[in-house]
Amino acid sequence: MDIRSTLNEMLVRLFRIVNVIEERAIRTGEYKDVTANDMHVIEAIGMDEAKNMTSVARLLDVTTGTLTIAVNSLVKKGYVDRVRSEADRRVVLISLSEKGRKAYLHHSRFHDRMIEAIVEELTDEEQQVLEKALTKLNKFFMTTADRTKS
Amino acid sequence: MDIRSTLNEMLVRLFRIVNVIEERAIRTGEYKDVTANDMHVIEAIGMDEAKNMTSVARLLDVTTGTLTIAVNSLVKKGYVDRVRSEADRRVVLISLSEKGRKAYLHHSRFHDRMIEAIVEELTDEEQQVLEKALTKLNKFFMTTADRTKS
DNA sequence: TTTAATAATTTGACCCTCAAACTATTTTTT
DNA sequence: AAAAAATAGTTTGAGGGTCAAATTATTAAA
Repeated sequence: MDIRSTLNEMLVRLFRIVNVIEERAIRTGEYKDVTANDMHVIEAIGMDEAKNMTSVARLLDVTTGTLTIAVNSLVKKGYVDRVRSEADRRVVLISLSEKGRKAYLHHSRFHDRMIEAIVEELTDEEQQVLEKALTKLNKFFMTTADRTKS
Repeated sequence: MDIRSTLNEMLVRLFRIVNVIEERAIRTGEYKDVTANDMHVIEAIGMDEAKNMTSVARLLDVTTGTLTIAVNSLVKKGYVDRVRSEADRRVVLISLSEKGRKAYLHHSRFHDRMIEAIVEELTDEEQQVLEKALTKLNKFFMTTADRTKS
């Protein structure tokens, strides 16, 4: 079989399986009421200063309406704090609560373990090439994203 | 930056945007009534002989109930043919219609462009190394997925 | 001060998913 | 051969996730 078909098949399979594994890791972990989607929102909010809804929505490539719904639930579950900005009262600032920070760190440890597992499996040369390939892939999706933007 | 951080960042970004972009590429194309999920079902059914529900569901890692719903809609939209097996009347055989085959090929061109973007600037040797690396990772994650199976 | 623009939320409609109950059929056991 | 068990799919009910469009509140521009 030619190399392109093989690469394509491997990538497709890899993405699907990593998704499944991540989902399982989240739901069987300490924070059972956090969905995979919730976790991505938590990651996007991040550990630094509070962010507004629009910027987080842009990071996640969803509408602010969609983010509002996700944040409603995360606030109710106690992972996210939400306050109206004093400087500009249209703006809503969201940040991770203590519990949210713990969930973030918990999940980032999962990432670390996964990356470590990947790196362990590969030779130095393979690591370099993989990094290069992923960078290219990222670039491809970025430009495609710009081109197909609504 | 060290390889681990780079890999992690790339993976996080990729997972964040891949689905969104793929969905957009599909919906802005010729086949506007096909969702990303529909397309994955179409891919899983494939261009060869008809498959039964259970085997396609296993490929996609969903329950047969979920697949039934997706196939209902694809049959209604004219992308999939569904017939009961004569040999074993419990079995339902699904296959791509002409329209389904065209959609399959249309989407495979998106994948081709993606792979081309990756491979473009890699030497032949690097391509070999990447293939080997991805194969290794696939094998590794397969066994991990099996181990953590419900 | 009216008019625009901006930030977020709400609403209504779809899509996706699963577990569990159910139907129909085939296979195994007795 | 009749009864029981296994298998293949479908249906149902409930929970998430998504968007576009309408709405509210606030700020910036004319």
